[in-house]
Amino acid sequence: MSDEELTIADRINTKLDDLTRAERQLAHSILENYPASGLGPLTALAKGAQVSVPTVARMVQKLGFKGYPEFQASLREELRAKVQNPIAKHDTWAEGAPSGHVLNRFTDAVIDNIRHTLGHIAPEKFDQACEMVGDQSKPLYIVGGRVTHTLAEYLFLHMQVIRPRVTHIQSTSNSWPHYLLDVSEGDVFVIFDVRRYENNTLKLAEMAHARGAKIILFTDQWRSPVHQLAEISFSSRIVVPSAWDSAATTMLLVETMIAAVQDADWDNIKDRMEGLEDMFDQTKLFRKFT
Amino acid sequence: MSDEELTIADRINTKLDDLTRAERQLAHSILENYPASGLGPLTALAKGAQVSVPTVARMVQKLGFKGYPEFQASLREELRAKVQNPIAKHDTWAEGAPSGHVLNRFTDAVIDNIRHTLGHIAPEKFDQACEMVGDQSKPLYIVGGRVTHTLAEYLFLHMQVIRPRVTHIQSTSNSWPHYLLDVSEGDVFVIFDVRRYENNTLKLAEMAHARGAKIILFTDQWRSPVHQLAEISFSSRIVVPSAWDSAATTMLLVETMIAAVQDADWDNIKDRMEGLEDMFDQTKLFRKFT
DNA sequence: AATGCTCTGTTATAAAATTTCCAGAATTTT
DNA sequence: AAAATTCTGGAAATTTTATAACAGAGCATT
Repeated sequence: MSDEELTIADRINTKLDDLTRAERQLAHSILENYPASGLGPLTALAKGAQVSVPTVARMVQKLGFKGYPEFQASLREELRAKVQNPIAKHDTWAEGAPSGHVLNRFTDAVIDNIRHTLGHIAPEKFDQACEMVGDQSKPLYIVGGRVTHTLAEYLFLHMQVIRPRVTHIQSTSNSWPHYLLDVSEGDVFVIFDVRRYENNTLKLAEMAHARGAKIILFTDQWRSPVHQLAEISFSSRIVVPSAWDSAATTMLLVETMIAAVQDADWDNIKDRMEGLEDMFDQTKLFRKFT
Repeated sequence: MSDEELTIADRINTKLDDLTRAERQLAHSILENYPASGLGPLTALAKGAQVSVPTVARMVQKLGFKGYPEFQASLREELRAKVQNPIAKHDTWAEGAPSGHVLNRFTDAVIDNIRHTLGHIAPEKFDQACEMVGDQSKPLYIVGGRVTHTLAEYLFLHMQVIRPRVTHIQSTSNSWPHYLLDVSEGDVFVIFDVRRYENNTLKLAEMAHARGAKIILFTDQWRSPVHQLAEISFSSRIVVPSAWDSAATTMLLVETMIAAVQDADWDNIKDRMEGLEDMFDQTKLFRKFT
């Protein structure tokens, strides 16, 4: 790989556009666990990618090989070179980028954040929170601040599909007090608040709490003052090599929560989702996924 | 490597004494450049080790395999497991949660997605994209769809601080054609489009492209059709154990981009950020971070 | 709605790789 | 030193694997 030799993975990526649907499907399957899958027999590769045998044969020719054996030989050669090469490539995420490249530095930090964050979460609390969020007998309010409102909205978007009676409140808007009029004992609030913590959010939390609402809080490692009012808090580590904080870890938690809530009552939710699909089909807003 | 399975190299080393001369010769040849040589055809391996074909067949049986194909399959499996674990995958992320808990399953998937995604990004392309996004002489448009608009907004929110002349367009809104009136040669578009790909987004991209705008696309592994119009595309892996796709990886890329753009012109950006801080202080929207 | 195109998978054919069998060489034992 | 045993490689047999030819399906275009 010292000189201009491209790896086969590179070649596949480059040619990706020239490939047909089945071939692309195959290409992704090869890259999925590279290079192992390409080293097996053609038949197995085809089955794994759920394409026909000739499709594989055709694609390797498109990639510039005379036939599958030649393709494999090249793959083995690449593997040999890589193993023999003493520079440990495995500690960089983006291969080809120097380890000091921002892609690697940032990714390192985020992975680290994820590790720390997950390590401090009590699974029972998480399950409990999911149950509260999924409880359709109680209205659900989702609250975000200036930056976190994107996370709040993301959660809202999905919750709206999953269940009825969901409301998204932006604490930075001045209309939020109106929403609180309807809040009663036992309602559930999911609140996002990371530094710099927002006064509005705290006020909102206080009022919701006073009305007997249960609060689930997503915050950072230093914890928003809201956490004293919260039933359950999740603190994410958010430090990255940037002037900003990272929302990636919190995003991960939110997505996990969506998945968990959904799994818990899948049979009913499926109907809702299918209904939504139908509506989208009718509006022709989306293309069919091929 | 989940249980106490030994690697094939280990097995060979253990059995080394029980092997005959020709077999030992072969064994050393296999270990010479392991595992590549064992993944080729039996004939080639025999020739490389200067032993006969049946010798190879016999030895793999001595190692406990039914035949050469089974030996190879085992070797590939070993390779797959090894490549897949740059970070120890098998310790659980949320300690105390069973490894089958959704927190761990989801996190595994996301980490895996990150690994794959970063592996396919060309650092030069990324740098180039950052430069385009940071170029203050060109207007910047950020476009998101139904789900991705949260990502778009996140990027917009930060870009707005970093530089002037940023516009956020929601492709699902019907007012977007108005924005395109002002687009001219060389303007930069950052477009988010993941499955199910949205017709509106494609239309928008086509019109922007027709007007000579440069497009940077964030999409998924199957690639939005927009990518054919795009100057630069980034494909994230987005599959998670959920009915939905994950935005976490794309979020990571977006945050990295924000950090990179910011670093590139830090001196000027710092002033802008401080100005913003002042304004927030005056509105007393935030608490001081202590 | 019909026509032409490209793409995909099934079937058939050819090639190759692996296994088996056997005879001769090498080694050990008597 | 001869005989028995084990090991080794050549060649055939068998299985597996890859390629080629073809027809039907799907898609876009007119």
